[in-house]
Amino acid sequence: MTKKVHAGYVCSLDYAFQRIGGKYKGRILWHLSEAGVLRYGELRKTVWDITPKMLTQTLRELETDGLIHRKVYQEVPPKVEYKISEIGEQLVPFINFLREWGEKQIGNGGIELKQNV
Amino acid sequence: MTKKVHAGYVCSLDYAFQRIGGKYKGRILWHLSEAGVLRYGELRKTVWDITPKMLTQTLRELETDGLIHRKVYQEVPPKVEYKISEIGEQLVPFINFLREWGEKQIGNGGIELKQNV
DNA sequence: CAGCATCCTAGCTGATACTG
DNA sequence: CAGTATCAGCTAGGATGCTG
Repeated sequence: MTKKVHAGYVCSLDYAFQRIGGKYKGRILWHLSEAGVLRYGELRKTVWDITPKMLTQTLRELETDGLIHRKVYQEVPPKVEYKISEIGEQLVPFINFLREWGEKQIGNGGIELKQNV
Repeated sequence: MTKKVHAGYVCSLDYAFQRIGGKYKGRILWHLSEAGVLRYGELRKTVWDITPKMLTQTLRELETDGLIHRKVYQEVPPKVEYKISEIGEQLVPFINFLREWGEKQIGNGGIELKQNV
């Protein structure tokens, strides 16, 4: 059997959603695409409501799926940089589309946000 | 306070993902956009792995969020038709892009599907 | 600084049976 | 035909504390 990171997709749409559908994946990809490169701590501040555990977990999944690159600097104190991959970059226009679509819906429906990010 | 269908979005991207991020939402929207109009039973066959409970629940959410329209015919036996709304239609290009993107990734990674839908 | 290890819970999802 | 109702499991996600 070939490599299966997540199992049980039923179609390519299923597959795609499992890749970017996590609670923070979209936001992380978007921030990385905006900033170019971000360190772990910077991501933690940017995605302000994420816990270290979830950040690590989400970054690992994105890395495994080939959507981001992780670069470790062997120094003390530790330094790790994240940046979006080419494959991940392909998703950016659509993430932006979704953001704009969301903004429009929020405007129309009068929905309140906890905080803008 | 204004109407809040789902609570606790942190940004518009968050908001958007909660609207289309359900396990079957993307597929349902896509099938509706392809077919134009589908009855409950037709959707059940098309989204072959969904249970009646999940189908109803998902359709209600999509309806509440204004992504689809539900039309009940007052007759026996019952007949209910679903079709995508204008707002939902705006998401179709995005969904199609995701499908194609997913297909490409599956091709590259040699990932197996349970069944094509 | 950039994480891992544990424990824990909510809610999403599923299986099955029943109904107007 | 188009759903409800009920029960139950799983896992995504959260809280907290510790470490190289």
